[in-house]
Amino acid sequence: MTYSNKDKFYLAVDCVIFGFDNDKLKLLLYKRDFEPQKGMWSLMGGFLRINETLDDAAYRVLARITGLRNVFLEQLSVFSNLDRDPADRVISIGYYALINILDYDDRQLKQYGAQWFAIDELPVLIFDHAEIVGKSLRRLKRKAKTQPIGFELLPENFTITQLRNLYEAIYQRRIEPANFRRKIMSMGLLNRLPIKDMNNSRKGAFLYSFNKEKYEILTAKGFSFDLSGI
Amino acid sequence: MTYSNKDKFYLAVDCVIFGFDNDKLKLLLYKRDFEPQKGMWSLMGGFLRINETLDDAAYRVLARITGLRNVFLEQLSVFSNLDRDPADRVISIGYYALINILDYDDRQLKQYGAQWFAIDELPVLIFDHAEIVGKSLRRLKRKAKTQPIGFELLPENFTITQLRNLYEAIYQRRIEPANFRRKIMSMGLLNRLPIKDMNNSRKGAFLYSFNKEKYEILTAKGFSFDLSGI
DNA sequence: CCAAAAGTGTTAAAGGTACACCCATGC
DNA sequence: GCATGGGTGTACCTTTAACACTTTTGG
Repeated sequence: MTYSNKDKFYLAVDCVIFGFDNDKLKLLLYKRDFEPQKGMWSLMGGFLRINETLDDAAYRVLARITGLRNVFLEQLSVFSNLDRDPADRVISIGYYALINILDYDDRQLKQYGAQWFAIDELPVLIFDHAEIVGKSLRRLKRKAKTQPIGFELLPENFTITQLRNLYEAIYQRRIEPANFRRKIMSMGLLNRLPIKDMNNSRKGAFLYSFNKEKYEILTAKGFSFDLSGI
Repeated sequence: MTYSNKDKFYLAVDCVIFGFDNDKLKLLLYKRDFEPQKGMWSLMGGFLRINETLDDAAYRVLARITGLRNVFLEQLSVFSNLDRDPADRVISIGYYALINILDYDDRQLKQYGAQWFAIDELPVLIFDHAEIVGKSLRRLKRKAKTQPIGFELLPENFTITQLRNLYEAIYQRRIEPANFRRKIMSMGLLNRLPIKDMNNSRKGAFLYSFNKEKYEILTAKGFSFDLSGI
């Protein structure tokens, strides 16, 4: 072949899977089921196969553990330190996924010994996975300000308070409820449903859904989602 | 070996090299010197070797063509389409570099048939290199707002007008000189030299240099470089 | 009626935008 | 002295930030 004098490498994907559980940002981790470091906590991972792209591989890994398809999944970056895997040279492409925490297949999860961990109570992870998690978190914080990706972590319908709780979890600080509400409503991207969530107050809080179609139309016209000033 | 049943892949790096030439943003391209598509314009690239990281490989490629080390170089993302290289399956990691256009080794450049092209007058590129360039440009536009990377494209000493010209080239729009000046000066990151550049006006314009040490100290204290509002 | 969360109003401070104007100097 | 790009002043407007206030309703 043309490049036959060049070196070849093992390629893996590792997925950071975010979920949001009412007031805490969480990660889905699993107990590694092969050597080396079998039994330690790890990101979901898998090796790239010759007939698939990296995105394909990442979706395959995600579906294997959670049973989910059609979720938000994005490439993060490449990790290529010479000794990141002690067993052999493996270059890993980090991915991060945002999923609705109520939505996964619980049997599959149990089968793989997978478990949700609060983002500030993570166990020790294998290899350089802590670094991959750190980078994912920074990416999430950056992206959530300028793209409507937060909704991926919530159920289809949600209250403004839930949405604010999510942003408070991501940015780890209090956000003024009145100002947050006005800011998000002023974009005109939320559909109010004729339903109230009565769980948290006597008055009840209206449920909303994100209007993705409208977002795409507005974006095509030059609109930018922007929560940078909250 | 542990993973011996897994597939292996060729890995390449491709570098988008930005330069700034007084009023135009430019890219350094070269005529590809091996098959397939020998003779076509291409990004600087090379294959990963077993004893180096991807960053190492990208620096090696950059040094081979420009003679430069210690320049800004950052990973962009991975391109893994099955047929991106018609000759064989090659996964490419895109990088982008910001260099001072006056600083490269001209002999090396000529030797490789390399040439600077204005960003809006690029030739047809091989493979998916146009996509890699597009992604680099979006990254540069995003990053230049929140990190002081613009200075990498300028000489050590520069006038405020030159700096503004650079940002105007990156964002392809006019920036109000008075407001830009105030904004950049208010960060307190520029050292004014007791020298005036007399090339463009009778009055002369003071030269400044970027105070990297101060930037790092301020950043450690929570400061953020921010030109988002200009 | 009251507690508590949902939701609205209001105002001061900060930041962005536009443009008028002064400054220095070689010709 | 005047043309020219460098550099400053300033007034208007929008956005942010903080907090007081009103609304709703099960108990």
